Amino acid sequence: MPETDRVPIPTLLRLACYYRALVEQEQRGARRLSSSEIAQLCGISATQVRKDFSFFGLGGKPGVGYDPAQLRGQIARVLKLDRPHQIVIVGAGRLGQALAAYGGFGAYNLQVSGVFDSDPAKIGKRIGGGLTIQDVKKLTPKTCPGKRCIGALTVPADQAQRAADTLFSVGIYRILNFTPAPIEAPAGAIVRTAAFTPEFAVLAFFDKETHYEHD
Amino acid sequence: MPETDRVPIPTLLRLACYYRALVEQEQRGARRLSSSEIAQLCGISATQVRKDFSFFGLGGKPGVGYDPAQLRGQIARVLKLDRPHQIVIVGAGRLGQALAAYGGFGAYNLQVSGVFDSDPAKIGKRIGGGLTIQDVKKLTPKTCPGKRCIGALTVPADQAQRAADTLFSVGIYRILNFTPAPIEAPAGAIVRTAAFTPEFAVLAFFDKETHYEHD
DNA sequence: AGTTGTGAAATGCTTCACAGCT
DNA sequence: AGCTGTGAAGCATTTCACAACT
Ligand SMILES: NC(=O)c1ccc[n+]([C@@H]2O[C@H](COP(=O)([O-])OP(=O)(O)OC[C@H]3O[C@@H](n4cnc5c(N)ncnc54)[C@H](O)[C@@H]3O)[C@@H](O)[C@H]2O)c1
Ligand SMILES: NC(=O)c1ccc[n+]([C@@H]2O[C@H](COP(=O)([O-])OP(=O)(O)OC[C@H]3O[C@@H](n4cnc5c(N)ncnc54)[C@H](O)[C@@H]3O)[C@@H](O)[C@H]2O)c1
Repeated sequence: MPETDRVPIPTLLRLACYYRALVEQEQRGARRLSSSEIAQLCGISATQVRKDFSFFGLGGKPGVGYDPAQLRGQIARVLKLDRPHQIVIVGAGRLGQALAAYGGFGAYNLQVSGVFDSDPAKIGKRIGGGLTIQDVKKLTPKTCPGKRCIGALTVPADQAQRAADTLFSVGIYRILNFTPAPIEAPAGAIVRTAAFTPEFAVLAFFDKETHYEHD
Repeated sequence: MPETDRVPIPTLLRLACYYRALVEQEQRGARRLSSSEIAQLCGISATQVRKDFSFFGLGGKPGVGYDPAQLRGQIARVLKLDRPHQIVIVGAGRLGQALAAYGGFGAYNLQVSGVFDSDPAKIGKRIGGGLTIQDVKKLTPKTCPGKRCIGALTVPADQAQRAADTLFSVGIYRILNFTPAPIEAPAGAIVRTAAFTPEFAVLAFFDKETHYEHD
């Protein structure tokens, strides 16, 4: 197994995509899949697929292909999806609630286990997904005892660092940051960004009308 | 100006980040900013900031720094945020409605102009942000006449291609795909992916407990 | 003195080409 | 024959180092 911090992030992202495609194909009863079929299902080149597998020593049979169930299991072990992870959402606003109600996490062994907010008007309310919004002050080391928690930051940008610090202080060292604010993290913690407004800006850039009449 | 398809996407994403930081600093009355201050605000290295600017010929004053207002204007022109873009949401579910209600697009000259769904029970309902859900069948070339529309795909994965095709057929050639399904696009169209479940999977990978007891 | 702007080096990632297995 | 697995090449992006400017 390669050193965990020498692994290309793009490879991990694609592995998650293969995983999903394999779950789907397995359900459809597929028994064999070639790298180019997997590639097609994820919109990626077949070489790339094989390189990714090769990186972790995931094997198929030359001349034949891959066994979907087995490969899925191998990828799950690589991505640590063979064990459950809990998602703790901080910020029960529109985005936080959409996440909490999302039904697609189960297939990845991910489960939203708690939703926290600071607004007294929201605390105690039941939301989609069946959870009840809890006071962010009740976020303590006991929230995630011996479990594998991942924080989801869906607070306003100016609260992002504070909310992140709460998560760190409680032993949650993996955070997906949906706010546009950058997060300072202690050594050993890992914060990834999932801001999508910049993605819209990229699409704005590709506007075909190169000229625009200024006032 | 460099060829529009020779531009590094990471540069565009960072440009959007600088843009946001500049808007904020401008509001706080900042008159001068150095590349290292901008870097800090976005969690990026100062060299990277200057390289990005240099790519588009955006200039500051050596020994002094950058004028926030002027720089913001320049970045806006590069990203085409000097003109308004309309966001058309297809799929008025949890995520689509969260997007529709999001108040942060205005600063980028982006505006959600329509929300479409196929569910008769949803059509006609007023949602957060003030818009009314429309029948996806009413999505025609007139939806976006001479305007600059960007599609946001927030339908279930198995409807993604169909919904995308509808957008293409109506002249919307820029799409942000929030589903896990890959999209086949006609030449000239540009589809970007904003799936965040893979991001959670990346964080799962960085689980510190390397051993896990299997049953 | 302090900060920008940029070639050149280093690193990271993807694609190619093909040897090797079944 | 067909498909996998992987070094080597190629391309993209980041970082370095420093000259140039104010
Ligand atoms: N909604 C979107 O589509 C969208 C799009 C892009 C980015 N974002 C980003 O995602 C974040 C959340 O967006 P949203 O639209 O859900 O906002 P929102 O205002 O609907 O929700 C924010 C929630 O955080 C809670 N909160 C505030 N301070 C808190 C604290 N210190 N601790 C715990 N909870 C706190 C608020 O009570 C509120 O319920 C924002 O940073 C926004 O920039 C959202
Ligand atoms: N909610 C999340 O947090 C989340 C997280 C990760 C990925 N996603 C992805 O985002 C997408 C939307 O997720 P969601 O949670 O909002 O789902 P949702 O089920 O709440 O909403 C989907 C909406 O699309 C509508 N729809 C279905 N077919 C349509 C069609 N052909 N044309 C127009 N509208 C149609 C449905 O009526 C529904 O309102 C899914 O693909 C999901 O995988 C969502």
